[in-house]
Amino acid sequence: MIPMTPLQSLQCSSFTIPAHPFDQIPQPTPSSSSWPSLLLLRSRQIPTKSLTRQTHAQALKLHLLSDPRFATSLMESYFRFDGADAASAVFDHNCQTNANGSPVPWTLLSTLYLKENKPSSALQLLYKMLRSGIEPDSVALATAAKACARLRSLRDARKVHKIAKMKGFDHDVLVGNSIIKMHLECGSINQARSVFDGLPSKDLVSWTTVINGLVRDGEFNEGLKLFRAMCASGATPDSFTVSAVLPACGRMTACKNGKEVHAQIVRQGLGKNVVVENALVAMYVKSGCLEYASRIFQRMIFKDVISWTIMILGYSMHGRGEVAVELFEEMEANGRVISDRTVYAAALNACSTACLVDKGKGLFGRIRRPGVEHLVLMGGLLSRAGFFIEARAFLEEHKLGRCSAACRAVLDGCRSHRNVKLGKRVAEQLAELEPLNVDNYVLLSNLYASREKWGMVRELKETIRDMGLKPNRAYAWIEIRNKVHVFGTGDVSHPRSEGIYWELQRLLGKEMREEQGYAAAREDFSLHDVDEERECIPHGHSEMLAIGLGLIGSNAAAVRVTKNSRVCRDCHEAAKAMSRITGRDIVVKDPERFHHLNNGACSCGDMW
DNA sequence: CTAGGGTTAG
Repeated sequence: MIPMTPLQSLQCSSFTIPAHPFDQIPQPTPSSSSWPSLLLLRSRQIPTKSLTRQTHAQALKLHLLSDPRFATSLMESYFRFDGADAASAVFDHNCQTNANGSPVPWTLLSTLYLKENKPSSALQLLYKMLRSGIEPDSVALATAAKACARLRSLRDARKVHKIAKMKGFDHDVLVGNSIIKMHLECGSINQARSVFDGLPSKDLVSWTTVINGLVRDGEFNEGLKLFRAMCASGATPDSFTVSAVLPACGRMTACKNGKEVHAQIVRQGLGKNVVVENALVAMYVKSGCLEYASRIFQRMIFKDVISWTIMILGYSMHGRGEVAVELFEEMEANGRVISDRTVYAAALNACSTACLVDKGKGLFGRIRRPGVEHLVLMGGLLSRAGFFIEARAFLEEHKLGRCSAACRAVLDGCRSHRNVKLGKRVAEQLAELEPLNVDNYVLLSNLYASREKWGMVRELKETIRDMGLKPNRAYAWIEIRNKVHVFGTGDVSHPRSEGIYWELQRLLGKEMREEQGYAAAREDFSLHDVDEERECIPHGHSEMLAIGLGLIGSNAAAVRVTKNSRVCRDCHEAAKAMSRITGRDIVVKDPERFHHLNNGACSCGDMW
């Protein structure tokens, strides 16, 4: 059967449409069920406001507005011209007083408020509906949950959840899924999880929502576990599901998990979807497999601005700032996508990686209304390139003296250039700006230690303790044959600990330890538990231990280590030496970038 | 053929 056009289908109904349906209301009165579709049809074509007004007038005359189907159609039409308040006027006159009424007009108006990003109005309306004694249906409750999610109000979330339970909708898939999402947005992962676990029948949306929530919360293992459980339960993942789980693979270092999901994508034929491809590229970038990422990127038929952003950031993360800048220029040249502020930020980041000051300045000048993120990156670029005077002038010019992110960016340059003098000043400023951020005190303590101001170090230590703050522990991990080995600073708990220390000592030698060990660390100021690190045995930093295990415990092509904080200069130097002596590739991932250490050199060019 | 739930970068 040939599908009918809307017009044809309308003509098949109880009456025939005259040439201008709204100019001549057919007589006798059409059955009320035809009317909403008539209005909808008109609004799907190019609707005019006067047409809606005329319909409204006719409907009033014919007393059709007490029918919620008609009222909602009209509300939707008015919404398109004059927004939710216009729809609300129709609603107020026709729907509110209907005590035995349908929840549909209420829900529709609520949805319209959500479209205008007024979640509070949306939620209050539904509360009012309940007070009016109207029984909510699943859509009404799902909409209320969505409003809570948007509001990020834990209190309202609990309230709506309670109502859903009371009305017996908490086992409904639609309501359940919305409530899961609501709890996730409001920050209560446990609640979300328990609703998910309690759902008698879960669909793809249930799985996707909760997997995404876990992954966003950093529970990568749990997210992956759930993904596998879903596949095992017989459900077939779709593009949404794989996109939700892929970020978990990217953050797990080895891309084994990622390849597993990649295989799944190929099997299900999901690989020709931009979002999925973007997620794949990002996963390979974060797994340290830049070649895979680039290959997929190159083969993408359709690339959106996000694709380019991911790849530009990817090259930067791997120390290939020049390539990243070229990529940005290629994107602008082919003109198929419109640059947004994020891709500009990525491009500035690329300039910063490669210390391309002039390019960065040119780029910055082309950003119409630079945001804080752009200013911070520009300041960081100047500082990283060693233009300290210019960097400070830039901060001054843009009134960024009280912007902690900007201070941190400048501090980063001081670190690379070992500018302790300016570094100390900025760090003190930073500690003043964020008195509760323990990292700042650790940083300061490190800087005072580099100047051997032990009194200040002691004082800071007491301050930290008195404020009830605890320095973040530094740790690193390595995955060998499906097992993750985690090391803390000076860790001796690993079964092969003795072998690790022995190997490190053998490789790095006594003289190196003495010359470089403390001397280099003194000039370093990185963000981790320095006090502990300074006092620990030589080469006892977590990343050293993880690399040591990788060298003696695995024959993999490259030793891949991840650290939760930045690598210190000492370890960076040592790792370079080890890559030269052993002839093996070492890849260290820190929160900022990858260090590909090969034959004594690092991809970051010692600018990290 | 009235209303509703999930994905990628930062």
